[in-house]
Amino acid sequence: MNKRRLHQVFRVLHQTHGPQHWWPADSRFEVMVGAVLTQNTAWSNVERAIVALKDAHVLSPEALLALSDAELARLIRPSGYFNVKARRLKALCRWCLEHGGHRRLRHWSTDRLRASLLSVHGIGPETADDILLYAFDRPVFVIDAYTRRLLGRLGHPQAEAPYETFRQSLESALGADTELFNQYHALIVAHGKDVCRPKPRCETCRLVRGCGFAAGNRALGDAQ
DNA sequence: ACCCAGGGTCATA
DNA sequence: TATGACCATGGG
Repeated sequence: MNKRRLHQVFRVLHQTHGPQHWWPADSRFEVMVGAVLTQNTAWSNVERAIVALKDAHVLSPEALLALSDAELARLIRPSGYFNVKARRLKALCRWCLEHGGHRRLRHWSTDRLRASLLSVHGIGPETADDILLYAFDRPVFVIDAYTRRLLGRLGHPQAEAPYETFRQSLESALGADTELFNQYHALIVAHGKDVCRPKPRCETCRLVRGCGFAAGNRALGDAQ
């Protein structure tokens, strides 16, 4: 899928949903925590967990590591997978502290940061890219299930390819543009959850010629 | 009573 | 490389 087509899709999404304001957080560290907590989880549930962490005054790597696994799991309970995520959050905190925090890490190259993040237990390609884009302002196109489904149905040939293949095809087509990627990913998520899922064929799908994005739990790339 | 949500790990073939 | 089980809450 070429640059013009990708920009056309972006334009329609932007016209339909308006400018997004991602990532919703008060600090870089809160972005990282949210990126882990939102794994396969509705954001509304993540918000409760983050509020609980703020109320307990533990939204920092040091304070969070000082909690027991059980205490941390109890605080983040509303976000689901709380035992798994408690361990993942601690691994992320250790990573931050070991490398001197955001002030040191922000001087690393994007590739070095990604490789390091991927070595942290519980951080996969999407969570790593969320952090790179929204906490470190790197020009990274975040790919999630919505991205594969929407662009796949709009005819992108790599939509079902491995994560890195699809990401690099999008980034090489669009060129490094942090602000564009920030909005694009947010808009795709907004599109997926606010409009496209509940309705058989939303306004965006009507405007974007060739989009057969139908409702329901359908396999990726099955529509036309 | 389902289905799904801003995934990732691990075991298995 | 590619499936499948597992993790768990809350809203529709």
